[in-house]
Amino acid sequence: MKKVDMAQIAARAGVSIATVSRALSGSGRVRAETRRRILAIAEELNYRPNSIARGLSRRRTDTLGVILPELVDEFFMDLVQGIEEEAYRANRYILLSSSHRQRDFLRTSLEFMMSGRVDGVILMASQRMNDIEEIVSRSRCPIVLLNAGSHVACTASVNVDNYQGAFAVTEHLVQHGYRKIGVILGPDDNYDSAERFRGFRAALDAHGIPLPESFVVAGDFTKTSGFYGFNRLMSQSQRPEAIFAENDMMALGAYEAASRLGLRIPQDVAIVGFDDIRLSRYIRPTLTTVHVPIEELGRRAVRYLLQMIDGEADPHQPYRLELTTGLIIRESCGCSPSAPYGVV
Amino acid sequence: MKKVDMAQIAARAGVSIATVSRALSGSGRVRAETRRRILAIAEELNYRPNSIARGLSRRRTDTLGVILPELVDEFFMDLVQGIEEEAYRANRYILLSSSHRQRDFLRTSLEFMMSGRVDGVILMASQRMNDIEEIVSRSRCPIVLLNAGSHVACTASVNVDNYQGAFAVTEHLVQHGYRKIGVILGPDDNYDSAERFRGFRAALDAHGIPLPESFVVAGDFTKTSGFYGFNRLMSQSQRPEAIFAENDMMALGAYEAASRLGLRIPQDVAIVGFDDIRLSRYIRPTLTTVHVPIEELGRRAVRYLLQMIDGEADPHQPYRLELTTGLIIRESCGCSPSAPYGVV
DNA sequence: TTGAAAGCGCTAACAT
DNA sequence: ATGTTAGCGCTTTCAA
Repeated sequence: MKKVDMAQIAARAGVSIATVSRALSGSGRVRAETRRRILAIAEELNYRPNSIARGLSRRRTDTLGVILPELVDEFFMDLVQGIEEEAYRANRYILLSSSHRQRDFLRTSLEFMMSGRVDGVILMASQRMNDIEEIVSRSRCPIVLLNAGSHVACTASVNVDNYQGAFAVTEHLVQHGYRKIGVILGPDDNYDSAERFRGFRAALDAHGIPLPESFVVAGDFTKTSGFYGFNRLMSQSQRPEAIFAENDMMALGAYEAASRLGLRIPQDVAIVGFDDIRLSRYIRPTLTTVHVPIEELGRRAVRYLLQMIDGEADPHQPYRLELTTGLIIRESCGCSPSAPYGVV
Repeated sequence: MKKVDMAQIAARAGVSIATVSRALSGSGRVRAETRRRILAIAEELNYRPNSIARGLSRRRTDTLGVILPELVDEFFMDLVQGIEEEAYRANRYILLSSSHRQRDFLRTSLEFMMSGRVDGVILMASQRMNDIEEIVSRSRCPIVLLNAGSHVACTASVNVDNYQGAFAVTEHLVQHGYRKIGVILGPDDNYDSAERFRGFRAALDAHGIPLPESFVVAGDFTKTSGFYGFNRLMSQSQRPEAIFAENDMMALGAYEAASRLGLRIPQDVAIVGFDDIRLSRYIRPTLTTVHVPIEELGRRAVRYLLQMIDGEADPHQPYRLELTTGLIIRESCGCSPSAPYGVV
């Protein structure tokens, strides 16, 4: 459709392209009068600079790549929100892609972005990735990892303290007096999940509470798996009095299973989750969970990435940031509601 | 960080850059042996084509721009899902940006994208935009509008049939025997909202049911506004027996208000929504609403945009696609539950 | 203050 | 089958 380039402006203004470039970009000295004239013509012609060409020439795109396991999920949406906000403040744009939890898609996305489209990338790999080191080493631009495992030490990463959060919420359960506490795990190749379990177990240990094998059931962070996990937990002679679902979505599934079995929460069984997604406030009883500073996670990642891009931080120097989580006490653990109907 | 270009490969292979280009892109004839050699060297050097340069030269980026009012919302998440899927199938990438409901941000996003970064854009403007025509006319690439008003006829648009959906759900309420039906409106500058109201009103008219002014209260599609809207509706001597919230989020707010007032749904007051967001299945009683084919909306938009880009459709020729909505009967209207605890 | 010219990395005629 | 040569639209020395 329309296309106007500097050459046209230069022609009209009777100056060289170089002068137009200077006038438009504000850099370099141009006589005020000349600049005015150029600006006027540009306006009149509805000129829009071609940032692709600009990028080629400047060797930077002012764009940040973001790769997440998926997009359709409250957690990730909040993350993106934080990332976008911070990027916007720095006049950077975001090239977003979900890796669809599929490996080759991740590679495709990376290729796409790294092929000159971005100045740096924020990558959240959901699974444990053995080749993350290789990816980083072959990378053409700085990378910040999100929730990388602690074993990853090849680049920068921003993480949440899963261990501490799990410890806290478990301890809260213990303080309620529960001694029979079950857990529904996340995916077994997931780092967050592993850390949450570590925190859970540590809290039990700290209080000398045993964890029978039958109190540990598998899950994969989906609601469905929470549903079945709950059923498995409650279909044994020895039933837990409280359950730690390693994320809120699974807790939600557990709610439905409980409802179906006619079990009341928290009277018959207490349930707590992890993540503090919005839904956890809407369901009844409201869900006691661990707050994860999701947006902050995104913001921090952007901030550090920009430092690397701008040369203020060394991309080859590993860097690790751990954000603290916070216990959110609501009703499902057995506490009485602070506000009757949630926040409106 | 690393950077390898065709020239380096050419040098090593002892051929010209052009030959490298041909070998790498697969186009043009190159002796098998030569190609092998080039590919091997490229691999060895960990060569990655610079798609920015490529785009500059080919004058296309294989990237689609997507601008939405916001991202953190179930509706938009689903939309993005549909868009991404379809784009991926066509080997296109997505440059996503939320316009944050702020006008200047929309312009910024457009500028950014249009400056050579995308081949076309999908734009969802939430408010009525008077200058949409101007934006389209100044555009440097094809545009597909999402849920544009029917008054917009300057480019392609994909829409959902709000009128029909609102009509259907209202009629369902009428069939339940309700005659006193109230409505909580969406933002008054929103096209979807206006159409939904039109459908609502038409259904009442069709059945000779009056609509007192006091049964119409303002809202803005947020949960909070649903909460207050409900309160206003129910705080009058003449109370409606049923309420049509123009979207599910407001219905949710109404639920909370009802709960606070000690009113049972649907016994004391029936409530129906619009959108069929996931939450509408989770809340109790489950919400009767209108299903909007959100992902389909995204897919169609991509498909048509690609046609315009590929020259199969004329970007200057207005085109309008209307997707039908479907009534989702659940419990909040007074129907008995089909499945006791929702889908797991 | 302004212009000329050399790229940025790649593609695409046009030659050979 | 391969090389030469122009660009794509913009930035940036280096001269003038």
